[in-house]
Amino acid sequence: MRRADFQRKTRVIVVDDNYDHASGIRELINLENDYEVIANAGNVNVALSLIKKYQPDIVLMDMNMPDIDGITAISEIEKLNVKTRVIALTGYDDADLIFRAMKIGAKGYILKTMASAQLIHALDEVAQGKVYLPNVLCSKFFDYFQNYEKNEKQNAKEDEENLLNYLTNREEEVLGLLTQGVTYKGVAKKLFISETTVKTHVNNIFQKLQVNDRTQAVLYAINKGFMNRQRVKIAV
Amino acid sequence: MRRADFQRKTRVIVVDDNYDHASGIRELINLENDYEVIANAGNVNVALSLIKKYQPDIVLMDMNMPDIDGITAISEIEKLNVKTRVIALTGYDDADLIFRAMKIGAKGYILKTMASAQLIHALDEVAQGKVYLPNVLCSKFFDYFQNYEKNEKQNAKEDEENLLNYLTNREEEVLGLLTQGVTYKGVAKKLFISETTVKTHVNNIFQKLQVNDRTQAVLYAINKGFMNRQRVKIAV
DNA sequence: ATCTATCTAGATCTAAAGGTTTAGATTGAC
DNA sequence: GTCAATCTAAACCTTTAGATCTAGATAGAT
Repeated sequence: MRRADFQRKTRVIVVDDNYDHASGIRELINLENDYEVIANAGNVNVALSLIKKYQPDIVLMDMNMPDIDGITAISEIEKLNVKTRVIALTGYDDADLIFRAMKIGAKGYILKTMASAQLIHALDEVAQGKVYLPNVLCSKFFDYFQNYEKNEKQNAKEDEENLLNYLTNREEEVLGLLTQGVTYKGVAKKLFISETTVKTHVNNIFQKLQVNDRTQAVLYAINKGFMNRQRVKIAV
Repeated sequence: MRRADFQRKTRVIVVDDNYDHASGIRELINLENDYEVIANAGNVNVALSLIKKYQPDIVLMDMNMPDIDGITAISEIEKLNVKTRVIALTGYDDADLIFRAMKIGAKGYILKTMASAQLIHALDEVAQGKVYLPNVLCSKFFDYFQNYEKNEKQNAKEDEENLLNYLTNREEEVLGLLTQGVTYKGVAKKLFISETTVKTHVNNIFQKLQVNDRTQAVLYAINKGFMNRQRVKIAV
């Protein structure tokens, strides 16, 4: 791995099972002074060994590969622990695909239908260590992202079906300790009350949460986002 | 909810405890034909009731408020279930703050130091239902996002410190039932073994996970991503 | 002033959980 | 063939956990 870094060109590997398309991209990039395509790969396995060998600066990864899907390919590249940055490339602006690609570490995402200037622009940005997402895709990403987070939270939402809302402050405190695996005796000590009082509280908690034992109570609490609620409470 | 939408102006509420700053923004926005600031709010509580009453199209929310922090404010707005879209506004480009704001549903994020043209641009984008994040902040967001996801995964990773790896298949099965709140008797029935056998397994589990009771075992399992593992196992 | 909710705590009981030891049966490894 | 790991299960015991009933103290509401 010799490195003669005097204004070395940014080295790119193109991964696309469509040879014509890969060649097109290659020529397009080679027109630029700052970039050189050092290899093409027609499938993910070849790509992985090439990346391991040459450690390119950037990989342009087609997401519609026959054998292994693009997402898996990207996460395999991430596992190699090389400095290579991946730009995903597809024909569709599927929000889920964009989200998952960015989630596992893609530094950019562009559509094949986009102008070639945009491809070069993406390379420029990513080569500088930035992330590149065209505005259209960025919007899609955030829509998906926010829905995703909303669903995560929905389990924890404050209203209607959440039996945690019927708990008193003291009961919440007790439940908080239960969710840390503390025993009756432990809770009693921490709250400076007697063990029988703790038992009373715990029994009331069971009634309100409609469960039979502490394990179920803890599971209910976790599923309904009790931990989040706790953090808020402490912050206030 | 009457809607007489004949090119009605986009209605904006500005939330900022600094009166001068809020006024500045107000005037700036009112210069535009398409927007009108219908109210200012100096604190979050006032803002919330104004938003509930007027249901503006956009809220410009300063994130550095004295009483309640901006993140809480935004999530309170989201809870109102109005169509209002929030653009966050701060002096700092703190990645964590940007990430959390977008996570809970902000549709845009801009810095006070940015040119006023950018503010209008943000309004335009958000008014159209898009998400607006300046490139600089977008990069910050993605850096944070990708690190965040990496950490999430680390908790569930298969290697080293995870005591779950020492469990035998049978013990994993038993633990799986414990994490559903099943009792000894229940586990015995489901696995067609005697209750004492279950106890033996559970005791071994406690030893291996270095815990004292089922609640702690369940909590350990959940924290170490045992549920994910289960899903995989069922899928196979 | 009375009523209701909440927090406290006692007594008493049963059921469940957990600890320890021992041991038979099976399987795969060396 | 022996060894180690695993799954099974008994006996015996101690400790928690959970259920129920009763009841005093306090605070807020009507």
